[in-house]
Amino acid sequence: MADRDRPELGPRKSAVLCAVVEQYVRTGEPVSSESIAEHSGLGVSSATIRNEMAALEELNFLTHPHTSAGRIPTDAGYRHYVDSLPAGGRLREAQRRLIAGYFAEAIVDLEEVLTGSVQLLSRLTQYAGLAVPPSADEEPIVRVELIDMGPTLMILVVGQHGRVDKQVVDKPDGVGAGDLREADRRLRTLRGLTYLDAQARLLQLAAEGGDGQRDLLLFAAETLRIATQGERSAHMVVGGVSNLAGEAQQMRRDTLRRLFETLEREQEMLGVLADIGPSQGELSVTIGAEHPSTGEWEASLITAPFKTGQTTLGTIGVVGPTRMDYLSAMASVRAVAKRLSELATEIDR
Amino acid sequence: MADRDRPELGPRKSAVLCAVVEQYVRTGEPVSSESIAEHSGLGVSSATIRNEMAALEELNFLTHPHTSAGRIPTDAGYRHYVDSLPAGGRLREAQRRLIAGYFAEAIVDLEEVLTGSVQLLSRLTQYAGLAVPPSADEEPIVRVELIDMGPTLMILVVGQHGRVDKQVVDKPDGVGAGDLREADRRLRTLRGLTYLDAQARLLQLAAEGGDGQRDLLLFAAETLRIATQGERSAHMVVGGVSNLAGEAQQMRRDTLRRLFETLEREQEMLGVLADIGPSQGELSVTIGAEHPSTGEWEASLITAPFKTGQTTLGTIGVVGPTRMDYLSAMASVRAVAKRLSELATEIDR
DNA sequence: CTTAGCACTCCCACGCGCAGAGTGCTACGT
DNA sequence: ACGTAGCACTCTGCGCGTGGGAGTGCTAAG
Repeated sequence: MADRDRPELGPRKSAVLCAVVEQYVRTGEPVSSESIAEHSGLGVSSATIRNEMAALEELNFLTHPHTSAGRIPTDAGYRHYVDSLPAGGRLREAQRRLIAGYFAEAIVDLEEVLTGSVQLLSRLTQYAGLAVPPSADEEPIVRVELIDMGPTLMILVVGQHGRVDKQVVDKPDGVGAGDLREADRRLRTLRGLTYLDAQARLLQLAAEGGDGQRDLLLFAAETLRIATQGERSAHMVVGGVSNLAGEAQQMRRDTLRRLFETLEREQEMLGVLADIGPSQGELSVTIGAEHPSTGEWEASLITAPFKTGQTTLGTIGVVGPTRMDYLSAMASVRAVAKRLSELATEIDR
Repeated sequence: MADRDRPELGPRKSAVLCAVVEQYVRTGEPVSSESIAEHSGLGVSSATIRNEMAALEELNFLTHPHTSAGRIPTDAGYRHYVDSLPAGGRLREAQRRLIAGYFAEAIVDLEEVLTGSVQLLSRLTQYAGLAVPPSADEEPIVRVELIDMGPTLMILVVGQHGRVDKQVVDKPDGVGAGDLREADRRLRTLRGLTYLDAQARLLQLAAEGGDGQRDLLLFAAETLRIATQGERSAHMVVGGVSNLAGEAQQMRRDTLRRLFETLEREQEMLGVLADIGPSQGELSVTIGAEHPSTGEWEASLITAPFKTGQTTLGTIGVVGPTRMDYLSAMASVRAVAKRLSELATEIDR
């Protein structure tokens, strides 16, 4: 990892940096050498802290707004802080109970669980929660249904994990009830195939099939294609954005607007998450300018995958200002992702 | 209507008021008597305008922030302005083309149309768009499907207008494949009934049915109940909220937060829309303190129903700051609602 | 009823000085 | 070599007063 490349800070520098981050996150005000000297148990004077701070500034972990103000962390400062955090952050009892309470209810529909989890996360952290639902690619199909709605036709695909994709199309000319029944029969043979496999199979069937059949099967293939890639592949879940709008979060107005804009452009947001997702293991933290988008929002992203066993299903996490309570937010995301994984494994059986 | 109760303003007062509103909306700055005298074609001096303004202030249509500042409209001022607007606001050619372009694509899925329309509205107006999809109550059911997903069971309901409701439940003990087939057969008899009627019918069937049947039918009834009322009855569609976050809209930070909060609490938002919806006819405009919620946000709401023939399907509209370009926003909402109604009528055949 | 004129009020931008906070540096002690 | 006390320095933020300017309200004349 990148943090191993850097010259390792001495333990005291590190302690000072962490103290600055923590205090700044708590108060939102630049922090002075004196307050660190007092409140943070290193038995040294403010002058020493000042020296350390100057060094940390030289190393690009801190800045000042102006000469005679306290220090605030840079993105790199936050990064060091995050990397030096103990792996298992504590949750407060109230939070623990919130999570336990939420997952105690029997929930079976993945989509529903995700919206709930996102809300849970946004409540826990006071930032915005977000989730990327599983891709349909590898989900086995339980049923494909062709529904005659008069002038139009609905194609309905039900996946093993509870996803339902639908598409409404104009009924092709010259398609009779017989064609529908026949197509329906063939579509039933897709059961058990994954969305991807089913797509390939459909194209093959369509090539073989008669005229009336071909269009219908192609429509179904199209439905699967839309479900697996592009536009409506899977709706991202976002919640608690109002948390970010508040005064306290002190996000700048136009960065806030840009963040919201991106959140509304699902594809773009998915792209960002894809960029930062495949990091090492459990938890991925992206701070400010570490990614162009988060840099533009002056925000940070904490995400974690949720999985059944070894296979990753999706991603869940939070967005907040770079001045974020990383410790607690990371603990929350980690905890929710863990419970979510357990739940998913259980549903999957 | 309320505006008929008030002493009718003279035509010149009205003109002055409207000029003030228009200029304030455009510039965002308090407007002076002089600028009105100059730019608004009434051939009178600023002194006269001042007198009129004083009178308008007395009547509560205007205020000033302080003694020597220009005037800004009160909510009542905006109200008068809106009420005196010509019924058919003009759209700019570019807007007209945007709308035409959007509706030119053949779209058949109502849900999809609504998200598209909401985005369209938010682009047209630069405010946030929102839509309430049709209630399922009166929608005829096309199909009810019981899908065996192993340990769980999915109940799927498809409505005539393309809505799909699903619920996943744990499979009750002792339900065999035979029970499922039998229940499935009975559920097919619901075809053509509305969601509401089907619910009643199901309860009746459940009462008659055998043990294995009862649970399944009750689950289906529950799915219908959830679809028609309460929590997930129908997901409100919201789009373009980032438009409101921008500097230009000059919405206060904490009112913005409150607005977002309400938008996130779907039920509450639906309540607000229900309160203001049933106004007279085409377009409903709610300005600031005219409704407690809009008052709290210092925002205005412009909504219009969309319908097939006589029956109202749902509502579509925009939210923006009270300092809103009502003329153009109203024209946009009206136009989109109209096209939407045409489209819905056409889909409905 | 309109309007020119004018006094008045209030905001706002500016300059000023000052207290306070916080730093950087230097010199001293261990 | 490292920590620390002390001190000068710098910069912000605030209060204050001041002047310009914008815009009003009023009055008196047409």
